[in-house]
Amino acid sequence: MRIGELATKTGVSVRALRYYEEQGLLSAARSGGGQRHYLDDAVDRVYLIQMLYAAGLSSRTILDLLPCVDAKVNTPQSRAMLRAERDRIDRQITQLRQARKRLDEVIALSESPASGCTRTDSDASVA
Amino acid sequence: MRIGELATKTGVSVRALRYYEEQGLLSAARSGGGQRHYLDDAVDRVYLIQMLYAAGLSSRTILDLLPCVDAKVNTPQSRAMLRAERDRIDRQITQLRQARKRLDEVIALSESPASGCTRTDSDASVA
DNA sequence: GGTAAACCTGACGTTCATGTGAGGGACAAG
DNA sequence: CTTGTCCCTCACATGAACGTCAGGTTTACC
Repeated sequence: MRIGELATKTGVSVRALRYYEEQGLLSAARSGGGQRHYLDDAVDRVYLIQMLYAAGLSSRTILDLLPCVDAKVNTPQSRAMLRAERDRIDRQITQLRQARKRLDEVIALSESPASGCTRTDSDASVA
Repeated sequence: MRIGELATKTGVSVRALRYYEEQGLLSAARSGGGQRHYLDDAVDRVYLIQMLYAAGLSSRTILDLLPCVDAKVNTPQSRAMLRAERDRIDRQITQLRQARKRLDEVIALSESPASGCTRTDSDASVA
């Protein structure tokens, strides 16, 4: 498949796919005219990349981790790296939980009937 | 307290504190010479701002939410905004859990005794 | 074999939360 | 009154992950 189709299938922009290749995260065969050609498993690879981006990893970190995922590279260094990232994600989840808790407290206050700094009687009447 | 002390106490750079003010997140009294002067509760306010930044909120969003936290502003709009951000954080936590799970799988593989550089004959024992 | 759609490589633009000087006041201490 | 340290306001720089436009080639189809 060519880049446009991969973009459509994954929901990622063509520009982003080229960027992934530039960063060494995604490889493609080239046709005679220089156009990228992807195998079917590129779709899953893109999903994986997106997942790691969504987890807050940088392309550099993803570049370091992908060999571990791909080839099950097994060195003390790679394991340390994996655990380090896992722990970073853990800490991030903890921070997010804190923030969520804080927001929940504010929400609870704003929804409790007695909390009206401005209005409490006609909550339901407003759009 | 002046800006340097606040920076030291919170671990946030002086530049960042000025930026918060620029974004309307943090206010300061000014001395005759124009120097910022903060009350003690500014420390907590900075911590709160940092927490929300850490949760992935933009300064614009934080600017919108802070009045809700401060004054318990209670409008349908503010409640909707709070819930929207809460849900966004929820989804982000879910994504992070997925990524963590994925990393855990890779870690489990790389740590299983039988997972030499290439061999994975005892896959079933790990899951 | 001509055309339109898709693709190519630069390369500059964008947003966000700062970093980093430049050049000049403010203020406590001596 | 001078020194040293902190502070001020511009204002340009940075890095990440793309968006977007320009100018040219390749591919698919008739």
